[in-house]
Amino acid sequence: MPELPEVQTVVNHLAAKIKGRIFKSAEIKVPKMVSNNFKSAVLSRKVIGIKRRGKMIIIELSGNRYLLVHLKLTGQLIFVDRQGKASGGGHALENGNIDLTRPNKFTRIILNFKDGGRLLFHDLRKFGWMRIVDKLEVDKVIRQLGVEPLSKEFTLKKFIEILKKRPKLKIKQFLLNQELIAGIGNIYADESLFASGILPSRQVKSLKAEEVKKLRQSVIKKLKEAIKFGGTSVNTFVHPSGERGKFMARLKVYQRGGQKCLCCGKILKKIRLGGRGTVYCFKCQK
DNA sequence: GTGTTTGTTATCAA
DNA sequence: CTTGATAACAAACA
Repeated sequence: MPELPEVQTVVNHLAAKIKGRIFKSAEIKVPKMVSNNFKSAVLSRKVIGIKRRGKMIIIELSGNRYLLVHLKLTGQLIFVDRQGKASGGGHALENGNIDLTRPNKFTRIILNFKDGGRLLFHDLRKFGWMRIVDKLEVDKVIRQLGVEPLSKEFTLKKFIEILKKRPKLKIKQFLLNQELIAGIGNIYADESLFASGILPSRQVKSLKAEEVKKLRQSVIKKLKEAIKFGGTSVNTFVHPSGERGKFMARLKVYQRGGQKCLCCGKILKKIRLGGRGTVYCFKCQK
């Protein structure tokens, strides 16, 4: 699941690869995954820059246009050069038996650059999408998202302020709400709550000042740590080079339901909260 | 055939 | 209008 650290990893890798390149053509295999007139809108545009907002990838193009990309659950962006190689440092580029550096049965969109390089958009479940928009639309999208947890705007004061907006929400559901705080998904919600010793089912208004402070620190720490390790490769997440993230070994609760808590040895509980799988330690989290 | 995986949005109820 | 809860979307895997 690409969440903030995974999307940041993709953006970091892609920046060096695609900046300055000019789009020559697009192959759209699943029309519903792109905006109207996508092919002509992307044609001859040059990549100026690339950044992240929440889980959204924003690629600035020439002529005041922006390529928005959302990977949703299983999207992968792979860059290959004119020789068809992903410059990933000789790592295996296999996901199951699939060669990610070539169009495969999960390839939904192919963007070709003038110089022969390609950007492949694989997406098993077809939830991801690409849109070409203008500045006005980008600003609108950005406005709808909540505070960036790794920005300097995410102060303790700001956190308290937004927590007050939704006192009745369960804290996990609060963390997953992109309009309140942007970029956290199921993995880092569970990991941050474990790290701060707070039960996912606690109501926002029940959190003590000390817990709020601890939670903010945990969110920041976990996200930063995950970026440092190139994200978490569960399901299909890979870097634009085809490499996998290395944060899986550091997960304390996510996908560990029924196993022993690494802190106290008790068996981790697994429940459904707001329709999402949720793992926590009954002893370490209060 | 059934349950499970989850980011976002549509829909509905209070 | 706001808030929150739930289903739907798609596809593969155990």
